[in-house]
Amino acid sequence: MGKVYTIHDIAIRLDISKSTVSRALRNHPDVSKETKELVFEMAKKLNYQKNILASNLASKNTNLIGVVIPEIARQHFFAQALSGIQKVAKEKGYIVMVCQSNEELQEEINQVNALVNSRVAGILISLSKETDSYEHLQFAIDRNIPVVLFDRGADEMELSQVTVDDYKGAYDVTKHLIHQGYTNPAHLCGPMSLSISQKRYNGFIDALKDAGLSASNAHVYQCDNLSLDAKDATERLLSLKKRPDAVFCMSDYIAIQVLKVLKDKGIRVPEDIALAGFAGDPITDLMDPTITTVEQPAFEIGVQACRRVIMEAESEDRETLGVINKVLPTKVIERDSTLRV
Amino acid sequence: MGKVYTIHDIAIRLDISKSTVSRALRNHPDVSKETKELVFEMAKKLNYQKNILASNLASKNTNLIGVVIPEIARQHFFAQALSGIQKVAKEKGYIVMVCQSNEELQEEINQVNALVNSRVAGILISLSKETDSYEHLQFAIDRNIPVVLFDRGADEMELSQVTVDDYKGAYDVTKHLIHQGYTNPAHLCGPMSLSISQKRYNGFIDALKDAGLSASNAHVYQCDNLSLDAKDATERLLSLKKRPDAVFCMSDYIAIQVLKVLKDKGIRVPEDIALAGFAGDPITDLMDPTITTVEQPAFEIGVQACRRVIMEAESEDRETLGVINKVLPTKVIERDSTLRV
DNA sequence: CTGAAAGCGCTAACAG
DNA sequence: CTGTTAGCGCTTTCAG
Repeated sequence: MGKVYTIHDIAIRLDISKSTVSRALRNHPDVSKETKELVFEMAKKLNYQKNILASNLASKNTNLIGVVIPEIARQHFFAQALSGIQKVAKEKGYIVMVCQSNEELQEEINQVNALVNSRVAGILISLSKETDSYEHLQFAIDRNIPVVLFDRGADEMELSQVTVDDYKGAYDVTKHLIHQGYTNPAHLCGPMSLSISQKRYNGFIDALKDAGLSASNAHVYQCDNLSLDAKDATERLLSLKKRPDAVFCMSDYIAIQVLKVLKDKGIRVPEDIALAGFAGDPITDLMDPTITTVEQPAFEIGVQACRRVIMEAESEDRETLGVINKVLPTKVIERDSTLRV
Repeated sequence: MGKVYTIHDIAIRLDISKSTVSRALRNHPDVSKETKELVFEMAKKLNYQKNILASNLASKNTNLIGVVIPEIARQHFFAQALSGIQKVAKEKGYIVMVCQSNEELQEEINQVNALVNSRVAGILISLSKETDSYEHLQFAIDRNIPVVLFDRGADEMELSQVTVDDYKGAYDVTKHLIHQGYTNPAHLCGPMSLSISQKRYNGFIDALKDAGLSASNAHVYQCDNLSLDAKDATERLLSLKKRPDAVFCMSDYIAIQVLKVLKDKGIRVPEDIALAGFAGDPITDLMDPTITTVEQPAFEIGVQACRRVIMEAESEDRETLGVINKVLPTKVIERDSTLRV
């Protein structure tokens, strides 16, 4: 176990002061080129590594970005968004800490607290489906830690948000279904506590209305993402007297599960029932049939959210910086599961 | 922006010393019950949050566990393992930082360095497929930071490892294929830089040999996980004069892609070609046909790896603690893609 | 059981 | 351009 060197060690060896070493290491302008070179050389020789804890404690700011997402797995979207976040963070010299809330409010609160206690420079969060109070976010704000919501936003707080046009995505895909000649589309929506579920639901309903179809007759069942509800919901749809001729699911994962149930029952997609998902998960293109979905610029959401939180973190005057509410476009990817032959 | 209180603030208000406050907050035995109560009360009243940076700096140890994985997305396995890690970490009062190497050695090195600089208590890592040098791990070890490898191990370093019995999993699934009557199985292996690829390959080959089949005639093509190679590899298999009657893929994701290609070409699974994957990703059960796979105790791997790294981190005498090499069992899940009718 | 004092390793004025 | 002097907020001897 080798010794861990500090700026003190390198100062001693070079017979200069710690401050000069500290400055040199940070490439501060008022250090001569020569001393800088000497310092870097010695640092390298000793394999010096700055103690970030001490550095952050003294400078009162950190290079950490905390990210809280509902779940790391299963959702291609978050993985992609995370990549975007990490790309920007890396460019700007931040390192990111990822935490999962597991879709639980209490866990989300714990994670945010932990991040605040670790004195992160900023927090990026995609709310859990249980989140209906925002004190934990306020807590961070009160400590001057900027919070930016991504994907799953909330209008209850005055916070910057980077989301996707869920409403339009749902509207467009529903319109696509109608254009394809489906007259009785159903919707499997997500938990209404999530604003994205609401927006997708509204998009669905409005598209029906605008096409002159009766929205009140449309069947909508709620299923939580990732649960087995999709199976039950599908069976309920199938047992209706007037069986829907298309199903728009609020997520790709639900769509995949629905497809499974339909195929097991010998129901053909899209001949008997058309199927569309939401999120643009690449897996939808590997299914049989390929599934129509609504693509989201996941990576870009991560990029923009991260840029924003860093800007807020580095801003001297947060007040006049204000908050932004960025809504990125979605795009319907038409695939076999909805295309009439 | 509310004031951020410190132990000093609460000491002043209670007219006691900082040290007592510090001790009380940590529930140190030599503080009277009464003072503790007063301190806790005041802490709560002020909404005091310990500054972890300062705490860690002073005590020279942290409550952070760093985790480096090749990629967060696409692989159900890592997500599950991560959950196991987080469960244990939480129980023991640690918080985990997740980093991605993106399967790149350089990025892995960067991440490990960042973790070391953040003075994490321990590092859990699943090696990237490019990793062929281990100085970055040695670097952590030299700084007295324990490193535990999970899933993707390496025998080049004397480190604790928690892996899965890849050899046996591959052996068993190949045996299963042979039992089902397939006489000419092919294998799509992963990058041979990964020990798991090698082990799965060896398991495949040995199962053939033990069944009296010619291993030298077996077709093996390498495809990197997640790349589009799976398509090419499948086409090469199909264009062989003696077309294989079964394909064992080193990962579920590859299997899914192969299935797609086969179906697009009108080749029936399992009638024309049987198909098996590896990892136990739940998506395999949603495919049509359902795909045979080798289940790994992903969550358990995370749990055990995390327990171990914490044990090593907290050990006074790392030397005599030594290293462990835990190999967890795998289990073949037989599904339609390999079952003869 | 409690307090005083001395740091952890680094940054940040303030002089020169 | 460089050194000196104070801390950041907490933990930790060492006395009492």
